[in-house]
Formats: sequence, structure tokens, C-alpha cells
Amino acid sequence: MTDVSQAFDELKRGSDEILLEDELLEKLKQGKPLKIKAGFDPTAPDLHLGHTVLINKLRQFQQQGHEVIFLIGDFTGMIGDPTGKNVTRKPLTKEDVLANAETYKEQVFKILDPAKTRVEFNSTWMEKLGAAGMLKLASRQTVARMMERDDFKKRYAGGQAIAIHEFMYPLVQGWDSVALESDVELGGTDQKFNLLMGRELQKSEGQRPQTVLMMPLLEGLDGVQKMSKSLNNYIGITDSPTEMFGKIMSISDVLMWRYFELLSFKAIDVIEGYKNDVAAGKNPRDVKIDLAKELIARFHDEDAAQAAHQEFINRFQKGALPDDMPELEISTENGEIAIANLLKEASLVASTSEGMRMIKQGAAKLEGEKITDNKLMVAAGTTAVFQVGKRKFARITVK
RNA sequence: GGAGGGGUUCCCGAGUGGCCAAAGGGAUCAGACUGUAAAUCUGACGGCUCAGCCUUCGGUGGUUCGAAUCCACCUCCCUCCA
Repeated sequence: MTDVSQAFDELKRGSDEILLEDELLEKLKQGKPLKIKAGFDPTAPDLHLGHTVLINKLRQFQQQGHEVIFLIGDFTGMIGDPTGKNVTRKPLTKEDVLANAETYKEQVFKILDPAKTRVEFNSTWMEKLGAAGMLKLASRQTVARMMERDDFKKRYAGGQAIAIHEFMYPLVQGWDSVALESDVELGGTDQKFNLLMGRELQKSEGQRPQTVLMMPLLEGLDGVQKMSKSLNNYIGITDSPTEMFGKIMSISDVLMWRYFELLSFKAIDVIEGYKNDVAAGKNPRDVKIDLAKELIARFHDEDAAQAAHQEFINRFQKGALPDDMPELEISTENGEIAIANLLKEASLVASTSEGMRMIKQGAAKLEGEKITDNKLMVAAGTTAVFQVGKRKFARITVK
């Protein structure tokens, strides 16, 4: 019996809310493997650490012997989760979806055990439902109920468009739970409405409603908004070790603890130990380095983590140039090229205007020397390291 | 189908005929300070052949010496009525 409550505590850790806790406890007590459902949109195959918060939780369930169902929402993907941003989104072809699914698996199986993970596509049952079935499904809920959803309410109040089909999204997601007969569904806190829809539909189909476990949304690098690709505040799990190291080092000290809580596999008391050390005067930077190395080792390997750390020391603590600098060739038309154009061609700046600005602000360097002349012409045959700001470098050969 | 309101540079949001590349805030970028942290300060923030020039204010076409601002049509969104 203590095993069950221990298992429960472990599952509860880091979660934002469980509906209902007692119900989950009861299901665990049955001693049978539970069906754990988590749905993913097939449109964005590049996973970032924000997604892994949920996947880490799935891993825990898996380690406890439960059956994890990794549901690819290929049908739901055609609707698009109602965020208001992409009302008109181009439909994905079957090939796109399958390709994305493969990329998903590749990334997710760095955390989950492939042998113990069941992958499903919701088009399997949704396509069979047909138009009549969809209408029947739509009749299960009212507009008033839909408008309870915070997102819809806000958009409505704010005078933004809500397309009718967006109402179908929660219903379809809920129907997935019916089709899978899931015991538990995991999702982000922003999914609450959709997750609860599953419970309602299951109940009306005579099934035992799934328990809903919500994980908090991980804040992105800015520490305020949730991590997302569109906000460009994310750490991708396929980011290079150096990149990951840099991004993790750039997060705030406050945010670091949040990352420990939601991303680290280290035991709670180890993390508490870190906190005590910092409180006692240890440089938080050093703790952050441990976090960076743990995550890099997970998505790459131990050696890569070590190398990234070394690179960091060389580059930022000793001021050396990075090893993995892009090398490129820029061709000229008449034997020379203006510095601003060169920087633009090399993608170090977005436009020549920006290049001009960077030079005026003293942010551009040539072989470590600040560039002061914004009309500098670089002659063909030159090979040199150009730099803009602290992070952008390129070794450029002018032809 | 009818009546009204609205669409401004990445976002919010001023601007109702020249002083507008367009206030203010946010985001972002750069510099200083640092631990590539936070906070703070400074500056930038449409493009270019960059101390000058060119193109923007939902779209098209007008009026005018001159339009984000006025007119016509179109388009999209919102509110109310049916």
C-alpha cells in the first residue's frame, strides 16, 4: 500500500493540478497498468524543452509500468487548436503528417522507451465518424458551454474572430479519450477545458472518466511567456550542445529553479541542496552549469556536455573565439564589397541598415577589432573573422 | 438583408490634409556594468548605393501643389437588429 502512495506522490510532483486526486489514487490501487493518453499536434515536429515537461511525466508513468499512448492529432491538426492566430492554416498532407510523426518519435524516444510506447493517430477513428457522426458529436455541447472556455471568452470579448470549426476541437479531443478508453490524460494547464471534455464524453458513453493531470507551462528564455517556437524563446531538443549551453546559461537565476523543478531528473533533495548552497553564497552560475550539462547529456551525450562546458569557458571566460564558427564565402562583383553588405550577405545582420547601425553602435568587429568606418570596403581575397554583437560570428572569405 | 464601429510600422496603440518613417508603451537588438544572470543606464529599432535617397499606414482608383488623414468601390473583423 505504501508503494501506491509513493507512486502517487511521484506522479503528483511538479504537476499543476490533478482532477481528481482521489480518483487517480484509486486507479493506482487496482494494480493494473493504466492507459495514459497525451495528444500532440502533428504540425510542429520541432520539440523544445517546454514539450518535454509533459513527456517527462509520461516517462514516470511508463517507469511505473503503465501504458503510454502517444496520440498524434493528425485529424485535430486540420482544425488547429484555437489560439486565434492561425484561423486559416494550410491543411497537412498525409505524407507531411507521417513525416512529422517520424520526427516526433525520433525526438520523443530520447525520453520515452519506444518498446513501451503505443503511437496512435486520431484520424483512425475520426475519419470513420463521418459528417453525421460529427454533427451528433457537436450536439453534445452548447455554445454557452463552449464560451466558458477562457480562450473563447477572451476572444469574443476582445472582438476577435472565432470560427465555428474551432468549437469542434475540444469535442474531437474528448472523443479521442472515448475511442482510446483512456484512464488518465496528461496535458498543459491551458488544456484544462479540452481535457475535461474527455471526461464528460466518456461519462455519457458509459465509460469511467479519465483522470486529468495537468502540467504547468514552462516559461521560455524570457522567463515570462510560455516557451514557444513562435516567440523564439525556446530551447529545442535538437539544438546543438553549444547552443543549449548558451541558452541555459542566459536564463535568469529565478527561472533556473523552475527549470530544475520541471526538467531535471535529479532527486528533490539534491535540488534542495543546490538551493542551500546558493543561499550560502555559492555562485548560481555554477549550479546553472550543472543543469545545462544534465540536459545536454540527455539530448546528446556526456561528452558533448563536457565539450560544451569547455567551449563556454574558453569563449566567455577567456574570450576566445568559438570553434564551431560558420565558414562562408561571399562573392563580389567588382573585387570589393562594402562592409554593411558583407555582414548582410553573411546573415550576421538582417539588412544593410542594421549593419550600419551595428557599426555605429560599436557592435561589429573584424578579427576582434572594432570596426569604426561604416564605409569600409573589403577586398576580394580577404579571409577574416567578422563578428556582430557577442554571439554572432563567421569566418568569411571574400571572393 | 439592415444599421453602426473598426483594419496604422513585430505587438498594443496615438495620429483626422503639410511640422509623419509616423507619439507612447511592450518586445527585440546593440553598448556599459556583470556570472552570455537579474536589475539599472545609454542608444537603436522600414529599406538602400546611408549625413543623402527610396518605399510604407487593409486593397484599388480618385480629389489635391501635397493624403495614414478627404471621396468612391472592394475586402476582412466586431457590435446591434432580422
